[in-house]
Amino acid sequence: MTQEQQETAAYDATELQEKWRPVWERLDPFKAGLREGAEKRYALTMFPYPSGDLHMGHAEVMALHDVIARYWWQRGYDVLNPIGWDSFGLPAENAAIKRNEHPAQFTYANIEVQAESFKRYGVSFDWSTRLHTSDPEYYRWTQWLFLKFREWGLAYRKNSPVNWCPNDQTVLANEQVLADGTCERCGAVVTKKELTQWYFKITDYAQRLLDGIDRLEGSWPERVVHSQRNWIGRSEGAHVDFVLQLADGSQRTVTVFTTRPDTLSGATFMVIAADAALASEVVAPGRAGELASYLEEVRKASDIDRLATDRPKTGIDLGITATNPLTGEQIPVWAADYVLADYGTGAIMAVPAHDDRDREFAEVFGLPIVPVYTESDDEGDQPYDKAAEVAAAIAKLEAAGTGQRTVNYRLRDWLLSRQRFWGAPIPIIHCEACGEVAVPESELPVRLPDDVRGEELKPKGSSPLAAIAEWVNVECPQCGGPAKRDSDTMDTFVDSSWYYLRYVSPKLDTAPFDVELMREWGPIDQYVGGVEHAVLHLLYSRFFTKVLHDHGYLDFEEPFSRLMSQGVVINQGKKMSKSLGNGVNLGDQLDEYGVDAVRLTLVFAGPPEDNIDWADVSPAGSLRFLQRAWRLAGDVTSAPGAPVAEGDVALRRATHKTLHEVEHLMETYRFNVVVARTMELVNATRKAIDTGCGPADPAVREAVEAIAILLSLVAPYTAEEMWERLGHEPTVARAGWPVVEDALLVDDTVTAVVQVAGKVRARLEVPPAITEADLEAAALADPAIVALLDGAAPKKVIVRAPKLVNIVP
RNA sequence: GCGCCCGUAGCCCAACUGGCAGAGGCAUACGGUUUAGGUCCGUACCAGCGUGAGUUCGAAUCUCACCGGGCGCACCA
Repeated sequence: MTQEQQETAAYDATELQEKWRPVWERLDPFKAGLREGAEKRYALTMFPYPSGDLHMGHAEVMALHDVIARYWWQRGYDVLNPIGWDSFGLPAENAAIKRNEHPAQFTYANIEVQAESFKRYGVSFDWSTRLHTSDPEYYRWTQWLFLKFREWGLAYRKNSPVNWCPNDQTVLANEQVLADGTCERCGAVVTKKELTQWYFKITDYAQRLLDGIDRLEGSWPERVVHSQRNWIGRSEGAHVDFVLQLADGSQRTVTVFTTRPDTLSGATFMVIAADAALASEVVAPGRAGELASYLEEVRKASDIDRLATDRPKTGIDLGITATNPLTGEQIPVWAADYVLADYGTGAIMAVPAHDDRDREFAEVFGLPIVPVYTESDDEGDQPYDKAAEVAAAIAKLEAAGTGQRTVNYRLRDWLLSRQRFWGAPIPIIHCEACGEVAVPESELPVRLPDDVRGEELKPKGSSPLAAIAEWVNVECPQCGGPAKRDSDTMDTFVDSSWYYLRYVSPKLDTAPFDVELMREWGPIDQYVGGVEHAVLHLLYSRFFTKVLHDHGYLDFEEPFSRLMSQGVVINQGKKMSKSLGNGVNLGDQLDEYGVDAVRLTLVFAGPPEDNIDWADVSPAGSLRFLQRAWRLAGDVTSAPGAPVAEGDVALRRATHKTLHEVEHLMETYRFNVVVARTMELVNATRKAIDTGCGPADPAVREAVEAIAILLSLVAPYTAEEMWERLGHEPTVARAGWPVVEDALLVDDTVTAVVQVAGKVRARLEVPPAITEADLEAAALADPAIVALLDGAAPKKVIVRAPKLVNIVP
């Protein structure tokens, strides 16, 4: 192609994509671990679930994530940027039932589609790291970790009322039930069921998880930090012992949790959670029937009803009394559903004078209300010191032996069993003689059967695996007698709680991950993903990391040093949805504008954490900009390596200032501003070529090369094409960040403004190093200022050299 | 109910530790280039920073109140 033809050739996004993709695949420029001596950086994006092809949400998160990873490459780091799939889960199972297939078919077909899309999208992944959580080679280690946790006393089975999703036909962890009582996955109203299930003892780590989050403040989005704190829900208070006088004349001590032990003298009754076993155990025989029918009523009420805070209080008198340990008074004991069985001790001391809920209850049932503090104590000029009162009350209780200081958490243990097929089987065998027996390590993985399909996978309230006799019936590994496998599978959040560790050694078959390599790469320097995992994946992963740290597998305690949560892509002010018909198809956008323009649009739209309204942005505008930038590369007439020191200083300053500022902007995630600065530099270069120093000036080459490198973070195809037109070998992605010359960051003169009474009255061109005294003198000598002051001496002069002088007349 | 975040041109968004309100883009209008243009180049239009008060020589930036929008938690004792 001649120079002229090249210049008039049109920019064709599709053509560029087809031209460069195979080149990159051959060069494989993003392979981790090959830069000798370079500092290592681990960039991670939440791995996708293969439910279909990529959509706008994926496009956004990958574009943002890739800016960081590619920037690190340019800055000379050795970058690990892995990719994998969170490939266990219900959608594949439901699809398999519908299509009479095995879930693996749907899963692996979708993974191929997504992998192809990622490659087209030009994300700088190291493809050799690729993993799928549904591969036996992976879930073998998920099972291994489960057994380790059990060994360490962190996985156990208990019978308890659990969250049950009637639609998905499985139990759910607390974290998977939304605030409105619906299933996080499918939206069905969650009910309760009494079942024996496996749990991880995450509550053992409640305080550690809180301490850790304190240290992440500033590096994690505020809302995620707050969500986790709220979720863990630390509350300080006291346990107080109350002695119950039962109907048969016996006594029984019941402990309550309170944050206000200082109000103990106002405790005029006690309330036990109606659904706590305690209520049925202590109820007077004459009231047992009443309690039973009340309990039935309570259980019928859905979570949604229970969660309505404006619901009138209900309850029944249990017909017994308790002794207030402070006043010695006999107070009635009630059962009610506003007290929760699984929080605190499931029983409270009710202080109606100082607790709104207790007051409401007392008013409904005519119970006495005895204030401990008067209104003037509460609201007067000198309100009482609550913390001091509480501390004093606790000291008193501890001295009397009727209570002690305690800390209570809202966090519950993580229920991990699921009654579904497409997950990692729990590697436990139940033997009539030996009880629970771990599957020996040498027999891992416990594989899912691969010859089941369609109807056989249908949920029946118990795991489909339970119905597969040849799978479920085994010999006990301990006694050789007849035994059955645990037929539940693990919550898929278990799979994703450790995948970031597997990436450093995805093929390792002697351990879940290479401890030494993890020491080198970990923790993750930058994690990018959706805020929907604020208390799910991000809490579970932190828990796993702490456990593995405590047992010597990791030298860090927090897995994700920095977290970025991107917003969501919406359209016309609303979430995209089929019912609204406002969906934007990623494939269509890519076909119309090209990968680079779509990526650029997503990055430029605004701060990463803000939502992007597709109606507010312009992929067409992005495409126009890319064409403008691309054209610059064709205009450069100097040869590579032209003596840049002799180039046009004004343009050189613009280039170096841009690079310098971008370095700062990258640190603070202001990628939209990075793009804006790149646009500015493109405009400045255009002007220099057309009406300034002309295309042959080495400064033009320097500027255009900088633009290509800047664009390589966002628009890799365009950048690569520019790089080639500039006479360089691929790939621009590994060109390296240009060295910023400090001397070019300062101008010969700067504009100082002179204000009189806050109004700008004059401008002075001054050297940047001017002293305050010189600047003041220059300002006071300015004719406009002299005229304005009219001989009067200024009252005060504030000088901020070299930018500003403010004269107060 | 408790807590947090955010309000800058018609729209999306910038503005380092308080220091000239506008960097970038979209949209609109006009002019030029062009065989044509939904191209390119150029020009213009547009807010006094949600409202009110305070601190300050000086406030988009700090403080308080209010209005508007968003988010988290929510009968957790």
